[in-house]
Amino acid sequence: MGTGEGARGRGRPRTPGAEDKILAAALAEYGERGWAGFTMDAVARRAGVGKSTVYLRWHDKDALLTEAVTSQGLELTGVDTGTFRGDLLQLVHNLLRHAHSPGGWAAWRVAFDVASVHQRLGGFSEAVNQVHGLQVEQICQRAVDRGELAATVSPGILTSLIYGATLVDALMARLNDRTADDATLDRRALEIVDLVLLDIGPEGADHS
Amino acid sequence: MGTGEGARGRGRPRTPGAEDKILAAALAEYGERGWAGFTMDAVARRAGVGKSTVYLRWHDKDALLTEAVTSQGLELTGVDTGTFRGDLLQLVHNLLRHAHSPGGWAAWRVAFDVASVHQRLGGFSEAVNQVHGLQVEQICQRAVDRGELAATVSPGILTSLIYGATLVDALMARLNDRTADDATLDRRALEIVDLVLLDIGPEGADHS
Amino acid sequence: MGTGEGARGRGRPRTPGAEDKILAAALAEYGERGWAGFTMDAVARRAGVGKSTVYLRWHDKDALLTEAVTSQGLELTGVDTGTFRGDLLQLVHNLLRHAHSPGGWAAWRVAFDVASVHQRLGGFSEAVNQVHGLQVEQICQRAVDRGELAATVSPGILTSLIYGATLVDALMARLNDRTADDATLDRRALEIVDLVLLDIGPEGADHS
Amino acid sequence: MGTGEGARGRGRPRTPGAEDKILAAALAEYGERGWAGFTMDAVARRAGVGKSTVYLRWHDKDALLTEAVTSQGLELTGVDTGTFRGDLLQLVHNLLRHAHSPGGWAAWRVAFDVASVHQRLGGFSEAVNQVHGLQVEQICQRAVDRGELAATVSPGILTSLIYGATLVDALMARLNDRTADDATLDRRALEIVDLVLLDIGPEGADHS
DNA sequence: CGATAAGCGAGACGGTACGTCACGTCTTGGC
DNA sequence: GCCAAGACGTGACGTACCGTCTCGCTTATCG
Repeated sequence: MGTGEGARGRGRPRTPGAEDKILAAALAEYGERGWAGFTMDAVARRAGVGKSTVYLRWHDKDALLTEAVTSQGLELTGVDTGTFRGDLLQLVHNLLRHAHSPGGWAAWRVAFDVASVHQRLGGFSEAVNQVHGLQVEQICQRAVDRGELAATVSPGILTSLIYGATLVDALMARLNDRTADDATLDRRALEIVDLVLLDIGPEGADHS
Repeated sequence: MGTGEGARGRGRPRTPGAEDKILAAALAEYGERGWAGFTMDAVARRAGVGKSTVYLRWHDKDALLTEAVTSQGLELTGVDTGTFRGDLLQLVHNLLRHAHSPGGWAAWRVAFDVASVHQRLGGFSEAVNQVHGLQVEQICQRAVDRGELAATVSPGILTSLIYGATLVDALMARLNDRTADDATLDRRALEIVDLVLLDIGPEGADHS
Repeated sequence: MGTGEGARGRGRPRTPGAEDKILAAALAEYGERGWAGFTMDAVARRAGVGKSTVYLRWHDKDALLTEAVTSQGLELTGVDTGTFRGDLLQLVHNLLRHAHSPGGWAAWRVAFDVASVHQRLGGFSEAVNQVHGLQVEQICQRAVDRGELAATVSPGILTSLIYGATLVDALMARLNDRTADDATLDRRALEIVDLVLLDIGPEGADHS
Repeated sequence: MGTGEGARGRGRPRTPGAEDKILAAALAEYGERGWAGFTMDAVARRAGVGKSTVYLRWHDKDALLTEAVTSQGLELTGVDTGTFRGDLLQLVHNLLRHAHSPGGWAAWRVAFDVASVHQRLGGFSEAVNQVHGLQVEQICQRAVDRGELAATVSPGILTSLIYGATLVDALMARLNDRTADDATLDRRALEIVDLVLLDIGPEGADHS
């Protein structure tokens, strides 16, 4: 309104599809070669662009990788099945599929890298905390409102448990070179949710 | 007689303390500078040895880092307090301290790197699976024997939950630049264990 | 057009003055430190360029040094004074100055290295043989035409004598840590030429 | 007499043949690989001794190489044929054979290296100057005494010419990958001596 | 004859240069 | 002004060699 979007115009506009091609190439390279062996030259070559085109958009390797990986972020279409257990099951299932997928796994790795360097965690940390944490909080809030959940339960701890369980599950699968099909993930989601939800004492089995 | 060891003794023996000095230096460098910024020259310099001494023992950067980090492995002195809840509490506390410590955190990062590259996971995967998994299995077995735990509960899932929760806790702490004191870790361990152990419905265990 | 040159123009062109700067730096380093103590890093640093810029142009140390030294080739602007003795005097004087100068001396050393390894003498051998040999041949031919020289005299032997004498002269000077001024070189050139030209019996030329 | 050769005795005496084996190995390595590619480890291995045995006898690479090469020194059994021309012919022949032989060629190379570094030329320079120079001086002196040579001729210049000619001859042979048989060397010696001795004008051919 | 001393093969040690490769920047000509 | 190409200065990589240093052993002389 009014400003006309600043100094737009003058000179050739940026090639429209470039960002996506580069992000895809970066993700593919990262998945295939890991952090060592991930080179900017290779990304540019695979994307079919020049290095200047890459550096014009991202300041350095970290920035590109972070965006490549977080852009592939988890679909967080508000989970809401009507019951607490249903919500958790769907959430855990989504998380498991995410962690086992190449893009999701890469996202976790980058999170660890970012967390290890203590720098430029500005946006990243907030994204993880607010977007993901908020989701669990909403689920918990609805469950408390429905009388399904004790208000004393901390959503933060619940988040740690659920996210951590799915993460470690993917880690173990990779270390053992297993690939999980959808049915296996479903079964595992069920086990995780039940373990969290229920008393696990011997006589506590009466939840059938 | 006794040692055997084949062609021992020819030539100058390797300096006894060198391995430890180098591993310690590697860990310190990795902790201070992260994976990028971790250089073999710096490790050698800090350890006060020549690069050849390093490369004589480890084939490359990855190998050194992996060993540096896994050698600092979690103390797994058999946890056994007499009750299931006590065992879990102590285990979670140990894991939290480990994940929050520089060495333990680095170990997790390397685990992710190893899992991402699909290579040379020979010893590593087994260590993680058997040593750590075994610990939890033993705790569960004893609990079942004492009648504290339903035999249907999968120790694998329990492991994922516990390890994952501590890992994610450390990750969040780092992303938010928080450092946790021992009391905080204790409280958090309590919350995690209770969340796992108990039915989390609104009125506690009387869900029959 | 006109230049043609095939696939020219793509990418940043090589910095124009770099070759010369590097060659000059190489020659200076070689002169100051000798073959041992001649390092590529030092050459690059002195030339104010990166190592990659050096290795982009020369495959290795030998190649750089060879070119550095042969590029400083003897000025072979056709000697032609009108008399055989005059030609020889000027030639010997030039050769003496060349052999006593740092660049010329280095050129001789490299010639010896090249000759010792039996490799990549492709261009080098021809340069020495044809360019230098040709010069003496032309001088001899003109002398024969003028009736100053017996046609039976082999220009090859004369070349060996003259080049060898100047080379050994420089060698001895260096071994004795002497530096020769221009006047001394002139006197020595005179002695060499006279010794070659004349019968050295006790009463001069009347040996019939 | 008296002293009994100082503190000889006590402890194991040095292995008698070691020096020779090492020198031979050094010469062979130098001849095959040149100065670059000449390594102490290879010399020790080829000689079948440990590095300590080498370094016990020579302080460093230069010292070993210098001695290896000068020990193979030219046979300087006083040339004395009775005539000046005969003496020169034999001397030039000896020098040519020396320069064309691997050991002699290596000796020249080392002379150049030593002369280029301006260091520790103490013994070397004197050896070259006095031993070799003296030989020519004696030949000249006898020739003057016999009335065959003008006293004004400088033996130094004559030395430069003769040594230089043989050196350059060997250099050219190597650059062209030629190997010279004995007959060729004989013929060449004749040409060199005649060129030096005689007036080379067109009517000066009456020396038959 | 046993203690003492030096030589010896082997090979690890702290350095340092090698030649390669990637980073992030810069400089072309073309679009 | 964006783009592909690619050269640039910098600096780490993993290798190889230098000259030194320990080992365990052998070989001599001296007390």
